[in-house]
This record gives sequence, structure tokens and C-alpha cells, in this order.
Amino acid sequence: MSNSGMVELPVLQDAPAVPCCPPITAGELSVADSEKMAAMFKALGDPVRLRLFSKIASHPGGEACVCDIQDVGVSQPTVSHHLKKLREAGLLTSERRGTWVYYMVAPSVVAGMSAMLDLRG
Amino acid sequence: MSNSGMVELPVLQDAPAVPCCPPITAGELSVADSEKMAAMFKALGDPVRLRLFSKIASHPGGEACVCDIQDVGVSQPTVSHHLKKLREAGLLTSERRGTWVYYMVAPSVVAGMSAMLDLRG
DNA sequence: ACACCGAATAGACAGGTGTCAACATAGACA
DNA sequence: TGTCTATGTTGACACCTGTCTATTCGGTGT
Repeated sequence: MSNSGMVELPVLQDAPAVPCCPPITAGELSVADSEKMAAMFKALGDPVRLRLFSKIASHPGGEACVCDIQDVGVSQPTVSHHLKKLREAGLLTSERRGTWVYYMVAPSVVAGMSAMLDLRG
Repeated sequence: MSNSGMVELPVLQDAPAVPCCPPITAGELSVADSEKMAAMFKALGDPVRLRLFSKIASHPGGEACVCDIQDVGVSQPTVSHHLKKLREAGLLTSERRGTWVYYMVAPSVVAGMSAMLDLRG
């Protein structure tokens, strides 16, 4: 333990962590799983966010500086807002490097979404 | 031509038809493609819709009668509303069989979404 | 300390979305 | 024709979302 009575509350954290969920063909989703996965799909359910995501994913290494991708036709604060949404959904992680902030795709999470929609099974 | 001056306008139709789009890692999405795909992800971005979709997808043959899946904790009109959204997004097709209406997953469309999120490439 | 730049936050606001109750529609069947 | 059952549609309403401008925060460099 570190100091004082402070506790690391896991409330409103970013990453959903566990990829979760077999293919949809395997059986009904639980309420909890449906909420978790729906949040991820919802994050990609906006054209601007999807373009930001595709710009990052198609960058070498699956990562990009905000400055490299912010030309999507909306203001800088709006870009920041969308990146936050993608990060909160667990699809991206971010990291400050000096003046710039880099966003990276979370491969396991995205792979989980892809696997869920795989109908061969 | 049939009768009168009526024309079969392709406005507000259901199916986006063409699956579309290589893996996101392959390059930036165009504005048009991002809008098309975002609409599909958006359709799965609601917990109730995702559960309805999973119920249908996990049914034998990937199809189910509304009566088989409407127990998701919301009213019947709301279920109908959500199924309509999924159909408009191209993820489901529907067909009346006597008294009942069956919904079926559109495999190519779902496969397209899955392929888009496939990071191996 | 200061100015500068990249990115995030706050607050406001128009428009979209999920939900329901009430009603309409489409077949089945008497 | 009429009635019953299964779905779809309408209209209303609270809430959520995407967008902006204005401002703040974090680092760099002078």
C-alpha cells in the first residue's frame, strides 16, 4: 500500500480489459456482455470516429500522433472528444510523448469484436 | 413499365448491398465508406439491439421469429423499432410467414464488418 | 519568467435516440 | 364479416450526443 486511506477505485476507468465473448452464433449474449460489447460497437458507430480509428489503425505500428490525424473536418476539441470516446471504449490507448500525444489501437479488444462477428462456427 | 407515371425510387431502401471495405489497417476510410460502415456499427451499438441480434444469430439457421426473441426487457413496440434499425442497417433481413415475421442475419454484411476489424494484414 | 504550441476540458445548444402507450395493420380462422 | 393474435406505426417525451467557442493544461524553448 502507498499512503493515507486512499483507495484505487475502479470506477469509470478506461479499458474494459478482458476482450470477452465468443462468436454471436455460439449463443445469446448476457445482459452484461451485451452492454460491454455494445459500448465498443457504439464507439465505432460515428463516421468521424471511424475515420479517426482507421487513420490510426492504418498508420505504421497502429499508432499515430493526434497532429497526424486531426484533419477530419471537425474542430480540434471535437477530435479530442471523439478520441476520448474511443479510449473509454477500450479501442485505443494513449500516451504523451513530449509535446505530442499518441493514440494506439488496442489489438486484443479489436480482435475480440472481429471474432464476435465471425459467423463461421 | 407497369402503370401510370410512378417510378420505383431507390430512396431510403434497406440493404446497403455491397459488403464494402478492406481491413482498417489497409488504409484510411473514405468519407462515404466511413458513413456506410459507421451506420452498421451504430446499429450494434445498443445493448438491446445487440442482444436481439445475438438471439437471431445463435438460432439454428441464423433466423428467428420475433416471437422467439422479444423477451429482452423492453416493450413489443420497442423491439419492433430496434429490429427495424438492424434491418435498415443491412444486418438483418425479414420475411413474413403467415402470422409470424422472421428475421435473418445478412451473412455477407456481418462478415464484412468482421473482416474490417481483422488486424492481421 | 514568459511566450508559444499541442491537446484536453467546460459549457452551451441543436438535433438524435430509446422508450412507452395508443393505435393501426396483416393474416388466420370461425 | 368479424374476431383474435402477431407485428408494425405514431406521437410524445426525457435523455444522450456531436458540435462549437472559449478556456485551461502540459511541455518546450527562449
